Amino acid sequence: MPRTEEANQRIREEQRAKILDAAWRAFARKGTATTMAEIATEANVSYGLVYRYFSSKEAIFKALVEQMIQSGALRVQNLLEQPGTPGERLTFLITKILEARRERSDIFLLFQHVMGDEMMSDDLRQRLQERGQAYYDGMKQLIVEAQASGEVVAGDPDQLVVALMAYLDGLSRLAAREPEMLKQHFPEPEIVLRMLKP
Amino acid sequence: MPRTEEANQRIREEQRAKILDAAWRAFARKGTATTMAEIATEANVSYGLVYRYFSSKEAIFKALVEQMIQSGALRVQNLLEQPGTPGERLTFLITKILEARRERSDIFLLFQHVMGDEMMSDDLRQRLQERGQAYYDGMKQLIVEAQASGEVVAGDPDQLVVALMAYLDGLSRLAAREPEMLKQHFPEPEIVLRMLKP
Amino acid sequence: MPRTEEANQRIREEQRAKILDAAWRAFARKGTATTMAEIATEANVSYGLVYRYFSSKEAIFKALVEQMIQSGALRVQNLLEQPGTPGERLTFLITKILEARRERSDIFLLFQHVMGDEMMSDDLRQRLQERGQAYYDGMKQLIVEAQASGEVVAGDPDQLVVALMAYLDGLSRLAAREPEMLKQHFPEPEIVLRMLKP
Amino acid sequence: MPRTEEANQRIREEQRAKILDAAWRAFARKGTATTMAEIATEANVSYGLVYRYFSSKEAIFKALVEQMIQSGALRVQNLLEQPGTPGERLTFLITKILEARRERSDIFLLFQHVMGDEMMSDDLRQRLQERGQAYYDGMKQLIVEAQASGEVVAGDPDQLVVALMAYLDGLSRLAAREPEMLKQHFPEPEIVLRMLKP
DNA sequence: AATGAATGAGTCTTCATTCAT
DNA sequence: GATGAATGAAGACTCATTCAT
Repeated sequence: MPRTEEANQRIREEQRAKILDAAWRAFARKGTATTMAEIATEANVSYGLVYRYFSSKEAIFKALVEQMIQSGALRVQNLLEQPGTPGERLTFLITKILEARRERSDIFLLFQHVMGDEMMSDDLRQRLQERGQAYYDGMKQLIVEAQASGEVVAGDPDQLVVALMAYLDGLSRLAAREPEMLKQHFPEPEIVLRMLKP
Repeated sequence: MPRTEEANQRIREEQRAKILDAAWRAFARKGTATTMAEIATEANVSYGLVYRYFSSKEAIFKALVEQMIQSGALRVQNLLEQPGTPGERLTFLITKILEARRERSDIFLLFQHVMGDEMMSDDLRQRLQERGQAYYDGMKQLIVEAQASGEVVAGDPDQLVVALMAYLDGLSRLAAREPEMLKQHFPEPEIVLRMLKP
Repeated sequence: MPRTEEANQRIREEQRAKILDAAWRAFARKGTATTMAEIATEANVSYGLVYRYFSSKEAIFKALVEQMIQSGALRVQNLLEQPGTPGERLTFLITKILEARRERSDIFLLFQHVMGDEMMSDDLRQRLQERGQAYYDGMKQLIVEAQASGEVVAGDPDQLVVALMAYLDGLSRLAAREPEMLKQHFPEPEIVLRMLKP
Repeated sequence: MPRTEEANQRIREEQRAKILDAAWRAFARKGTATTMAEIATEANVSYGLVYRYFSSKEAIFKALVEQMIQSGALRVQNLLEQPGTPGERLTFLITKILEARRERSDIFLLFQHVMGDEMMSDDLRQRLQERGQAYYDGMKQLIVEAQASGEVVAGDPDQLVVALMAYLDGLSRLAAREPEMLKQHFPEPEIVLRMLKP
């Protein structure tokens, strides 16, 4: 008796998710050097099967990035739409971002792996670039408003955004490389917020 | 008539430097995925010649790391031995580090590439790890002293060091990825120093 | 639908045998200078496939040597355990060895290739050395006994063993280099046996 | 003051001999796998120089073979032109050959290396083949004569020649591989001569 | 005549991808 | 839908050979 269409559909989705998940782990561990065989092994499927779900290695990465973007971990939009003064919203934003980085450091490690690799297709990097730009713009806008309300120190707002981004990225990296240290001494939000104090 | 010994000596040194330089650029651009062919091309040298100067790809990386370490860009020791109060010395240290990162962002990008690569030999990573530890320790000591003198905010000094390291590393990364932006908006030392303000 | 497990098993065994066989021929012909490409071509198999079955060139050689040893062509033990006087047993032994060399001259050519090659791993050569030693010892023991019973000429038994070994090895070599001549004029056992006549 | 023509000539000859000698040693040690660099090092000359004297690696081997042939070690002609009965001359011949093999086992090792290597040019192998043929023919002729005079056992003379050649070649090989054993137990001429006894 | 720096074709090995079952 | 055998294009490394000095 043949499988029903829905059963097939479900199987396909599960398998796809399983592979993607395995790719995630493998990729976070070994970066672009990850082989298809490793992904297949990690997913407990034959390595021919991977190609039924993804046309190429690149396609897997693309899907990973997509997932990363969809996951919202990189989104600021919803964080920006908060009640309160600009300063309060900025504080909230940064606190939330710190939380996310702390909890999902794997995402950011993956993100940085992808960004740091020339091998990644331009198309892919493009999309991430855009995402980063939105990030940047959102933060800048908030800072400008908070400067207007006197809640943030005056001066070139771009410098402040750069400083914030550098801090957050650096923290993600450190968290990935030295998870133990970060578990022990993850800097409290107050510390980075002082950079913005008037 | 053969070349004089000095001439050969000079050639060897120049070529070695040329190859190392090319490797530097190539490696900073593409990470461990850099091929020997790319290095050779970047150096305007034939494929085989690289092997007259370096016995393997690994050997090139080793030499690069050596150069990195020797360059002093990663050294804090001399920066720690300064006159002045702990707070003044800390300010001086951070200012100097920022300068270095701004001017030689390539070094730090390379450094991060090397650290982030599973393929790097343990021996090599070991050496860099030690260097990083010295960095960390130096900073922490200074912070503790500055806290004692009331020049730096109280609290877990490790958190402050982590915050500083994250900021500096993130800045290097950003500088490498977005040189234009950093040229325009390199954050002034005061910004990061505020993180330490009591 | 995937192949059945048995089908795969069978394919793997056949392919392995095919490659080993090809390696055998190629190696007997060209010695250690044999390239992987030649082996693959000889086996009618793609370049990369050889590596699915053998992890390296060395591994192929190892398997060949193993096969050689297992084949029994190099074994004397069973030939030594025969009924009859020492002289009769010696005659039997040598006759059998000559037969083997005549029929499987390829094995001995390969053997000599392997032994004569500086590149062969020590491990490998070690095993063959031991095998050769057993050969030598078995023969010597038989000769000593036959000397005691007066069936073999008196004198340094080692000289006689050396003479026998030299003869047998030389014959294998000749058989490999000049198969036609040996087919026409393979020396009868009586000739070499005369070397031992009292 | 420029060198005289003769001086140059002499230097050239010395260098050539030096290189050839070094090649000899290196080649006997490692077979065809010997590199030009090794030959140059063994000869204490720069590796560019080797090409002033020999146009290629092949040319060196050719010269070595030439030397081997010229050396007389492979010649039977003069040994055949001896006084005495055919049997006496045969005994003399074999005794002399054994002496030569014992003393110059290197030559025969080299010889066998060359013969056993597919890489050797056909031209080269051709010449050695001819030389071997002369060897063979000379021996056969003597044996036929000695059979006629009843000094050698009757039967297919070719079988006897094959047996003799096999023995001699095998002995050379053994001498090269196990010099110590051969030094201790080099079989006396009487042993091989018994193969011919009527 | 002599040196050794430079070149590039050839060899081993890995791995993304295809395909028969 | 699933498996794993098969392919071949790259990449690291070696070495015979050429060439400037």
